[in-house]
Amino acid sequence: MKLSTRTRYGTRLLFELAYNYGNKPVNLGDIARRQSISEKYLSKIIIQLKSAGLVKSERGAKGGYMLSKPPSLINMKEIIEVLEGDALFLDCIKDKAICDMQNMCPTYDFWHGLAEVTNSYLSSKTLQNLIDNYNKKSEKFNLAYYI
Amino acid sequence: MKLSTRTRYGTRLLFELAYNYGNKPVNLGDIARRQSISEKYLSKIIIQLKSAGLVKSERGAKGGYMLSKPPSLINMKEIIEVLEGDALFLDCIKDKAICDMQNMCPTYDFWHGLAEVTNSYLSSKTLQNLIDNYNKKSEKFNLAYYI
DNA sequence: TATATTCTCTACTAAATAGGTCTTATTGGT
DNA sequence: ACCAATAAGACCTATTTAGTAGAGAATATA
Repeated sequence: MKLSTRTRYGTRLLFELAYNYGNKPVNLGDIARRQSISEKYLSKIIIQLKSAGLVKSERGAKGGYMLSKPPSLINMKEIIEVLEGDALFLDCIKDKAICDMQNMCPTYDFWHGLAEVTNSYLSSKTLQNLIDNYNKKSEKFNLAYYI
Repeated sequence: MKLSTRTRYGTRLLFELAYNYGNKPVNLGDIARRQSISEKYLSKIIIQLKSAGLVKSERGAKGGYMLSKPPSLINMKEIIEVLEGDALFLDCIKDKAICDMQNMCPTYDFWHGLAEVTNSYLSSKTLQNLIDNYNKKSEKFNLAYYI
């Protein structure tokens, strides 16, 4: 139930790319510095996001990473599924082959209910929602800039 | 976001104790056999539950473990907090000392919202609810017994 | 074309998690 | 008093997760 470092870093990373959507590619070194995260570790995480199709890259000087579609079309649920290796909560909920005792398992319904409430929360949010929320906060607290 | 093995085993363990509440102590070997879980690993988990005050034990022959209060008074949230070492989701939500950037953190509100929906789900369930649900299922599927 | 910049890949280390082995302490039943 | 059953503890192993180091491949720009 703890959020993995991978997921926390991954969402911060995607937020940066979302915030920059439409501009030139962002290089990992900048993000790593701003977010105080190991660049090497970020580079591993972003490869995962790339092969899932959420992110694309440009090599060479002035290269970097970009979101592959607008922030409003990227759902937080799909992000977390990619980062957590698509076993959100319980393997047995995703894949009946792992355990077909749902009928008699005394905890299955309980965990299934938990997965439902979190999935519906995650499905209701996109990267655009995070940006909007951040912009609103920036005004409120007079943060002149973030990136 | 994945449920740890520790938490899954711990809830199954507590369910067994809850189901037996009011009877004589249950020994770990029986639970381990019924639930197909390593007894040694269970014994580590239950020590944690014991020192948190959820469970008490009796040594010697015919000894074993019991819930220290009725199942209806044991909330699923407290169980999971004990098993997950009380860092549910985000350290920074529990303890502001870890990171006081909430005002400007672009992902804090998002994770905080997730913690809210799960906490309210977990708070709404007790071990008694799991028992009731199990009994209802047993009827429906004609499972003559569980324990 | 040369080069600095940036992504990509492989290999390593450290810590946490999941589990096993063996021994000791405690208690009920005979 | 003894024995069998049971909890409790110390210590070891394998796998996964988190993070580091460094070489190599691609490419925009001068």
